[in-house]
Amino acid sequence: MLKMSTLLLRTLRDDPADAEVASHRLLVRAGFVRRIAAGIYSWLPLGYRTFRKIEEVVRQEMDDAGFQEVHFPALLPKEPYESTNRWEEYGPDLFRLKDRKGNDYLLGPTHEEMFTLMVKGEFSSYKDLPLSIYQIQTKYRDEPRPRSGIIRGREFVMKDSYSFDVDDEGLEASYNKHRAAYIKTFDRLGLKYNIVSAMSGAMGGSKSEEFLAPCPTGEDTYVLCNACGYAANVEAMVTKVSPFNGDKSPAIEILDTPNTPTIDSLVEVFNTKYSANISAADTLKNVLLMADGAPISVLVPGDREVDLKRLGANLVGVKDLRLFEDEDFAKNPKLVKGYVGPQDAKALGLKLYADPRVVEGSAWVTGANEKNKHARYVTCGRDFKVDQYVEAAEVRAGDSCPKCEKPVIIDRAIEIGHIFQLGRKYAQSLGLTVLDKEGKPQVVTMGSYGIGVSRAVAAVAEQTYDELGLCWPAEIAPADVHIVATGKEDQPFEVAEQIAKDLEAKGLEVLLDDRREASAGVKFKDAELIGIPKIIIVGKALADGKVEVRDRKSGDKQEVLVADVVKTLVK
RNA sequence: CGGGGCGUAGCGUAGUGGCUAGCGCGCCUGCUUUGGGAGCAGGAGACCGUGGGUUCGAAUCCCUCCGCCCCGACCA
Repeated sequence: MLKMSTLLLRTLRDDPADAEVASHRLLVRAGFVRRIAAGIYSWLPLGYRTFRKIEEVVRQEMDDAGFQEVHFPALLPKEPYESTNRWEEYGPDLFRLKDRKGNDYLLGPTHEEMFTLMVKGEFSSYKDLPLSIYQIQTKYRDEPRPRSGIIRGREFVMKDSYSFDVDDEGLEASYNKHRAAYIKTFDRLGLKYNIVSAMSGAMGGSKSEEFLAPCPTGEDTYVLCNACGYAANVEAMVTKVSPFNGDKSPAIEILDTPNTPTIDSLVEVFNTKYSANISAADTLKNVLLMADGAPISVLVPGDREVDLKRLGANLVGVKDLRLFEDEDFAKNPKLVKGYVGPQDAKALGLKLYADPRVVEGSAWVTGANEKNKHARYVTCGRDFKVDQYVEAAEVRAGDSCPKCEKPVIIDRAIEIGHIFQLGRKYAQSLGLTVLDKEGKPQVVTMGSYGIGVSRAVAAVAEQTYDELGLCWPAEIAPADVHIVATGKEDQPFEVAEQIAKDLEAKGLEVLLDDRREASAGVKFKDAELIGIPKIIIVGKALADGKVEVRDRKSGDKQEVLVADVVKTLVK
């Protein structure tokens, strides 16, 4: 039994000055966590109870799915991470340290290498697979910007699991098992979430989905269709276009358009000087970029910007992508800044990428590759040929859903889980093979799956709090019942303690507020702030042999005979 | 890493060159109070982030460094 009189807890009346998001403010005020350094937190008794309950839900669902729990050190030697090149590639996000002999170590940011090596050390036959193993571990990442309390920390607890299969069908099956287990897990945690496609499928056939818990302070933005439920990462959003069915356009016409280096100025001159009636959407923007040192042009409608993150995610194989700079124009004198058009791409040595909206047959106003001149009726397929279509344009609220064509919205969320078909990358570089039926070595294919356990505490808080404080779902609340004894007589305190004992005998966890010196108001406020789902008040109603039972979330109150309390709460 | 803000007691804060750094919450002692963050009296608690400088005198002005928060970049 937890007793407020002795619990290591001091609730705060004021919001801490360094906390802005609700979950952070309330978790600090209610005495669940305390900050130690940027992105590094301690758990106090109440917070740690909730943390452990979430951990336990995750563990149960993993075990239930037939996955086996293992545990690795957080402190790891450099060598395995050198084999996969991540000692270098991970960059400054990796916490590195040296032992007394000067050897390099790291604090694990993620454990693909260790899992792969563990399986390599134990198993060597196709008969041993499939296998899924997991751990619940503290991870360390020296994030450039820790944020929002425990939502993005530099030390955090993650459940990470890995599946090992001989072939793609096996991987698909393991992936689906994880997906199902995640759905059960997050449902039990009382989280609202969307399962979102995280990659366009262009990445070597790998598949990835994120579990996103919608929340206004979330740091991930994603696309959501309220009509059909389609949800996708902004990077993975697919543009819906219909084939061109307009009239055949006239031949290209070159027009003088002095001082029109921008889309706005171009539209202005066209509509005044040439009495045209065009908008930015009728123009074609030629965005020049350097992709691994080679100039490319990306065509998007003039009313859209290129989303570099989206373009980068969809340009397979390109490592270094950046916009053209003045010196790039200087090196490529034939490219006229502000007046580039796709008609001469071949001659200019440009690879032409285009947003899917640039469909065959569509005609555009675009640059004439000559200063102060633009061309109109420049037609896709006739006057220029797109080398490759790519999702490059920014996604906007109101764009058509690729499934049902209704307008989508852009929403914010916290990423609570991620499932990912890794493929053979790690098995390859670490030499994890098994012998197949013919006795030939086969490289194993892997999946990796993560749940942010500490982050889930904040995600639930974020989705459930109200103006009074935290408001935990029963499964993960620090206790099942919060009993408040009021008054100055001994009787309510004795009754409260007896009720607590009776409830505990039935398996409920009880937090008893037995503080004699605190006023009733203080105890009520604390109970609301802490957010245990059921609150029993032992006080005034005792005159009638009753106590008050409140539901924290709904605010419903009912008076119940002391003798009936256990019956009321144990269903 | 760019931009913005901030660092005074456990928490929230006042204090823009001048006496012993002020207040509220919390904490300790006593009395009163006890169904919505009680009252009175007394008390403990501060290297005013760090180092340097200016000055007769610095929490306050100048410089250095450190730390924290927010926006962006970044985020297997």
